[in-house]
This record gives sequence, structure tokens and C-alpha cells, in this order.
Amino acid sequence: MARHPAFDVLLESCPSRTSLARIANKWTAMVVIVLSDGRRRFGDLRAEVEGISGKVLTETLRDLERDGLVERHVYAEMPPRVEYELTALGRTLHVPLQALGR
Amino acid sequence: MARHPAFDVLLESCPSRTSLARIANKWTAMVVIVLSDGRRRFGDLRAEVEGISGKVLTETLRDLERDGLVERHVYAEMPPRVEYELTALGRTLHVPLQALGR
DNA sequence: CAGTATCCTATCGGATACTG
DNA sequence: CAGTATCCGATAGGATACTG
Repeated sequence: MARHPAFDVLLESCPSRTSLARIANKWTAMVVIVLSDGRRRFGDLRAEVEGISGKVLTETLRDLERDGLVERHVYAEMPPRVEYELTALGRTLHVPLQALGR
Repeated sequence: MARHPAFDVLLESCPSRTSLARIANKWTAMVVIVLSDGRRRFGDLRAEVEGISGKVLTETLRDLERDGLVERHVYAEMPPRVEYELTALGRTLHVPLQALGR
């Protein structure tokens, strides 16, 4: 069943399927795109990604954090401030995502 | 509420949100990646995109076709043969998708 | 072979209310 | 402000059976 080696990489030893699956939801790409413009507070992120609910934004950010694409910065202030920032890995998504949006 | 103009494009006049939404499902990206290697018959596509069901592959291809990313070639033979091929527009997705998969 | 037609369930994501 | 907790409906997508 030998095909093109380049595609065996994509289809069989599938870390790339995982990263594609990461994009395969309604909001992740948008969040990454906004964050690629720079560090953002939770509330600002929520405002800029128009339509996203708080719950889903939290989930999205937690997933991105777990995958090492986003870093979370918590400031022990009152009122609380939390900022999110793309990691170096997260930043590698910027160009392809920008390109997908034309 | 003025932000970076580049992002206003992405977030407000949102044809790019549409194209991101197109990728935001479980299989579309995979299908496009395989097709970017060349024209494929329905059955071959189904075999190469491991795990996809016939129903969902059909749906995915219909959507891509409607959006002008894929062209459908029907051969009046017995047994029937149908091939799918990326359009020029569809091919523009290859590089960014490949990049997303690292 | 390349699909439809059904049916069915898991999950995704929205709304709302509440908290440190 | 930045979340959690809860509930809940829609729908994406899987399994199976059937057809031209």
C-alpha cells in the first residue's frame, strides 16, 4: 500500500492529525489569530473574538495551554488579571492560519 | 474600538471566518491534503482518509464542491467511476494546511 | 462503485447563575 | 475580572442497510 512518503507522514504517524484536530472546532483558530497580534487579557480576548461565550473561551484556552501553544500569566491583583500569550510553538500557527483566511 | 486594521479584516469583514469555518470540522483538512497530492476516486479517498465514513466523505466533498474548492468528474461507466480534484482555489489551501501539520 | 436513506448518540457549544 | 457550575438543545458524525 505504499504511497507517497510525504503523505504517509501525514496520514499514519499522525501528530499532524492531532494538530489538525486542534483546529477542527469553531473557535480555536480565531483565538490563535487574535493572540498572534499580541498578549491579551481574558476579557479583551472575549470581546475581540466576537460571539464566543466565556465557557467556551476558557475551554479553548485550557486546551491550547495543555498543548503548549499558549501560556497563561496570572497577576495576583484585585480585581484579578490574567493574560494569555502564544508560545513560540503557538506562533508557528500564525502564518498558515493567516494564509487560510486569504 | 479601533484595533489593528489587519485584524479588522479578519474579524469584521469576515469572508475569512467563513473559510476558517470550512476547515473547522473533523475531516475537511485531511481530505484537502490527500487531494492536494492529486485527483482521487471516491473509494481511494475513503481508504486514504482513514476512519472517515462514506456518508461524511460525501458530505465533505459536496461542501468543498459548493465552495468551489473541489471539482467532481463523473465517468459514465459500469461500474461507475467518480473522481475528485482540487480546483486552483482548493490548491491554495495546500501550503497552509501542510504547514499546520508541521 | 459510489453513493442515499435512516437512525441514533456523543459532543460541542450556548445561556444563565453563581463565586473568589 | 476571570472564571466555575449547571443545564440543555442542536448537530456533527458514526453504523447499518439499501440502490442505480
